[in-house]
This record gives sequence, structure tokens and C-alpha cells, in this order.
Amino acid sequence: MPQADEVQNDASTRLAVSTVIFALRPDHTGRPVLWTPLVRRTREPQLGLWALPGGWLPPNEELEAAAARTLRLTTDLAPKYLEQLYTFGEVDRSPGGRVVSVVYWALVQSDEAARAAVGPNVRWVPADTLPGLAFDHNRIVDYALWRLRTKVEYAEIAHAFLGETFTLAELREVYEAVLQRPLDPANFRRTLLASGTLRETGERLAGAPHRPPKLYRYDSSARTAEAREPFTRERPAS
Amino acid sequence: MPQADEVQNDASTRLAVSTVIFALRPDHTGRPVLWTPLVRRTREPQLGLWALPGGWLPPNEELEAAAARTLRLTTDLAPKYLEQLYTFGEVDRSPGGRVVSVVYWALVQSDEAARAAVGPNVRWVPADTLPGLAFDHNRIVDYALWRLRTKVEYAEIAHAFLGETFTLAELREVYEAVLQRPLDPANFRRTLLASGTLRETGERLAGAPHRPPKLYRYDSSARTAEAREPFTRERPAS
DNA sequence: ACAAAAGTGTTATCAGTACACCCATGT
DNA sequence: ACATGGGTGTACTGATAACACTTTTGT
Repeated sequence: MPQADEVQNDASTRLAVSTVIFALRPDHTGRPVLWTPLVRRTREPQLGLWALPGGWLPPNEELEAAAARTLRLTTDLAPKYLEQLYTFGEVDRSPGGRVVSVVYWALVQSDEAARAAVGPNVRWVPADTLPGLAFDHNRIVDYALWRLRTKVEYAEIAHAFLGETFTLAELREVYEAVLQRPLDPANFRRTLLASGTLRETGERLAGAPHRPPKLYRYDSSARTAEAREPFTRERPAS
Repeated sequence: MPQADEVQNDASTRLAVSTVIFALRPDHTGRPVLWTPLVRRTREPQLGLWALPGGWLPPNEELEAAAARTLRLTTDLAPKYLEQLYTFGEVDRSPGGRVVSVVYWALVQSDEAARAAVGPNVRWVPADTLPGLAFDHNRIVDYALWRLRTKVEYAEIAHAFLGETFTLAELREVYEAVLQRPLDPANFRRTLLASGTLRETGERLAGAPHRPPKLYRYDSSARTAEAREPFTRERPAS
């Protein structure tokens, strides 16, 4: 797409795709908080440091597919939500040659994430208290956290942390964990039901020593056209 | 930043930077509407078609600087607002080899845009009724329009179309042109003044056969921390 | 004086918030 | 029966919208 009089770029600039992955897990006190998987670098530069999952962009793979693939490779999970975050391209962000990284962010179902693949080179850490990461990856995760927190307030993405059906209390816990503040159960119920994006399943969750709550299912079809954004995927193809 | 076991991408994927530029100009009825400059392609592929200003990414130039440079090259203008829009990388979006384009969007001062450089290969067109562009550039402009229209509702960017000082009526006309609907002058006044981002200059605009309106200046320092977004530039360095 | 835009005042409506209170279940 | 979370009712508040009204200028 460049203008004709421009010189073509050479191979000295390389193109990578990375993904910031979020799931909810209990912290040491039992409260659910955001966790993210990291991979240990096994080569220079920055050998041994923890970094975001990612890799060079294969010539025949779509950007989003590359993000979903690295997600599957490191966690053995499929994302329930996947969206492009930003492209980082500062000239000096990587020692040893310029790297432009197209970064995606993903949400994965939290109970599946508990069974996610781990190993000596894959490790889950709380997203708010990261260790020092390779390259500019701390900054990238911070930005992804900012996007998640601002977006969960106006978009219906919290259900991506949950399974097919869920109670309103479970959904509220997701919001509380992401936004890091308590929400009024009564108002939360009304607001979400009024959004029209939840459908009753007709079932209830039994077993707890309390009144059994109704189970709901997310219904994406009920969203208005204005609320829909371009280039976002509910169920990304992996 | 890739994982060690990945294969490095080769030169078959090339990296470009393009910019969607917006300014306000009167349409045939005299009402201000959004216009955008296009450049004619002088090489294959898509020779002769109109396309977004852009070019290959030079190895030692920042992404944003490349966007500002192509903006200056095609219009001889400096952007008053410049922000990354999205990265387009579909495998088949360009015939003749894969191209990943990091796309920026920019706002330029409208009275300056009236004096912008034009020529046989540069042409301004109304952004809402584009001709058929090269590659996927129609889709890109549509997305940029969507971003501009949603962002102008919650962020203070409309002043970027105007000069240093402006009246509230001028600012309202910008909003009306971008949002394509009339706004109540009284409520607009109160809302904008309540935002705290406008400063009186003490001067008034005389000459019109009416009560002379006060002139205001935009004051970015008055924004709250939550309203500030990462990776956005008020006065980009070109 | 008068037309027209600048600028002010007033009220209605609606979304978000706080919180009191009733309901239904396992133990 | 009772503790506990599920679920409903209601009143308060602040932001937005609609629109009547007053002010100030050039002609």
C-alpha cells in the first residue's frame, strides 16, 4: 500500500504477534483476581526472563490466528474472547534488531484455566503484581489491564471468564474482580437484566445452603447495532 | 519477543504505515462535513486507484513519526491529533505479497486544510461518500470514521479541527458535522464549560451582525486522570 | 426597531446509587 | 428455626434533554 516513491523496508525489521491472556483465579486469600500466563525466554536476547506468549508471524497465518495459536500452545486453551490490543514498534524496544509486535488480548474461561498446561517454562502470575518482564512487556500488560477494565464497564465481555451458564452472583464476582471494587447485588441484577443480553435457562443451581439462584446464559443477539464494535470477536476461530 | 522454538519470519511479509486524515470542509450546500485526502497509486498493484497516504516503514523511524511524515508529505500539514487506529494484516489483502499495515488516524486544522497541497496525485474527498479505493482502504476509512464518531462523544478532540481560539458555536459546529445531528446550543454550552477543558481568552469575536461571542482556548491540563488514555497524543511530534 | 445569535433559567426525564426489606433453601 | 445469599421495592442524586426566555450586537 505504500506510495511508489518510497523505498521498500528490508528484513531488518521483524514482525511478531504476542498475546496478553487473562483468567480469574483465587489469590492467597481466596478472592478471585486476574492472572496471566508468562513464558520463560530460552534464547537471547533477555534469556531467562519471563515474557508474553508470542512468536514471529508466519507468512501465511492471519494475525488473529497467530494470537490464538500461541495461546493454545502455551496454555492448551481456546480463548473465549480475543481482540487486537495495540501494535508496539519503538525502534529500540528490543535489543538485537527492531521488532514490531502486534499484540492481542484474550479472555479464557477460568475453570478451564485452572487445568491449563504449565511447566518449567510456563507460569501463571497475578496480573496486577507482575515481576520484571522482558522487553516492554510490563507496559503492554498494564495497557491490556486498562483496556479490560474500561471495556468491561460498557461491553458485555465478563461472561467470557465463565462457562455456558452462570448465576448473577458469579457474574458479579467477575465484575468485582476485574474492577477491584464491590458492586451492589441488587443494582447489578437490575442493570444486567435490563441490558437484555442475559437469558434465563429455566434451571437453578442447587446444593448451596441457601435459596438456589437462577442460571443464565449470555445472548449476544440482543445487542443493539450501536453497541457492536468492528473487529471484535465473540468466539474466535482458533 | 518470539518464543525460541519459533521460526523467524522472512522478508515475504512487508510492513507499512498508513494514515487516515480528517479535516472539515464545506460540502456543496455549504455545511461543513468530513473530508479526507487520498493519493493516486503510481505503481502496481492497483495502479491508478486512489489510496490512503502511507509507505513502507523505514527501519529507524518510529511508527507514529512515519504516520506524521506521510501526512506532511501528502498534505504539507502537521496533525493536531494523531493516534494509532488498528493494524490490518489479512494474508490476502494485497495482491503481490503480504503487507501488514499499521494504520493511524489524524485530525488537522480545517482552515489550514483548505490551503493543503494538492496535485494530480493528491485529492480530497468527502469521507462519507468515498470512491472505490485500493486494497481494503474503504473498510479502513469506515473504521476510522466509526472511531472518530464514538470518540468525539467522550473525549475532547473536536478542538483539533479548529485554531488556537474558537467560539462555542464553532466548536458546536464541529460536533454537529462529526456526529451528523444538531445539538442544543444551550445544553452544549453548559456541558462543555462544565467539563473544565475550556478557558476564556477574555476576547470576543466581533464583526458579525449579532452579539459578539466569547473566544475560548482548549486547556488540556484540566482533564482528570481517568479521562486520560494511554498512547494518545495531543500535539504529536512530527 | 429589529433580526439573529449569544447566553441564562427552569423543568422533566432517566440512569445510577444506596439501602431497607422480603423470599426460599439446606442444615 | 435460622442463617444466608437470592431477589424486590423505593427513594435520592446527578447528568442530559427540551425549550422558554433575556441579552447584545450590526444594520
